[in-house]
Amino acid sequence: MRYSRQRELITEIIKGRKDHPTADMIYGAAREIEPNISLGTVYRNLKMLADDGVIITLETEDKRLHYDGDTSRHSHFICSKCGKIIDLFKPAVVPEELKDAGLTVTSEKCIYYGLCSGCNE
Amino acid sequence: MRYSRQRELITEIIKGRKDHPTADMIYGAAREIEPNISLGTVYRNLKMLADDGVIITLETEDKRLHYDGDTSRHSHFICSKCGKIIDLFKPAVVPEELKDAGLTVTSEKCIYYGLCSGCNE
DNA sequence: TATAATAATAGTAATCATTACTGATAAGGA
DNA sequence: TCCTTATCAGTAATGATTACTATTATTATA
Repeated sequence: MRYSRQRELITEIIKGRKDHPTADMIYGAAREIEPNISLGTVYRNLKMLADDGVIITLETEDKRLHYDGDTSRHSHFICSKCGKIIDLFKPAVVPEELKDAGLTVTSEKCIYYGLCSGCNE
Repeated sequence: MRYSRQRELITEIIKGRKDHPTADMIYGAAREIEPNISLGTVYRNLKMLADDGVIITLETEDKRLHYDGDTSRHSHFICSKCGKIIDLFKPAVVPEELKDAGLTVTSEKCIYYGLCSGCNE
């Protein structure tokens, strides 16, 4: 993979924040630095970075892909009301069942849905 | 919600199979019984059923929504190679962290990715 | 049972996130 | 410096899903 200023910028943006932005949000942030970066470039690089394992994708119920610069093993909580995504750093225990069935697990995506403390009142 | 023959058919189809079909697959199955049911009807009813909690949606990496007629608490394994979705009936333990943070969990979606026994060789 | 009100439908058009395409640009090795 | 080709900006295309509309069917009520 050849170096590109745009990809470096995109990587910096995702790695530099703790939320879980969509491609469009990253595009917006990138344009503040590189005003005529194109949306296609953002999508292409996000895919490359995700394929390379540099970032992670989150398939949520809102029908857009969210990206996460934190590749450590962790889960997520999503508030059904406000949509906020919260990191859970103590991941779920992998069920024994997996090994028994001869399944090799390379990654896991656990998303818990419910109400966050703010929306709970 | 008023009764409709089409919705009943769609419900029967999902509840009657153990895989995790997409809207298009359900549409195909429905057309064998009701040849001019429309795709829009399938989508609309799937959404109604999911909102009602009669069925469950699965947001996977393949960018299409999969539906599951089994609403019992369970997790899924998806083979990164062949795409097969396998049910895991011993769900992951909900992390303590959730309760501590004041988060009310109403549902969970845990998907494990890796290679199935067939693709492992 | 007949009627009226209105969900739900079939068919089709529109939406929207994402991907593909194309000619121009720029890494980076020789 | 020059050449190869990955990457880019800009834009068109794709594909899953949703919205729209005139028609049909369900169901409460007279």
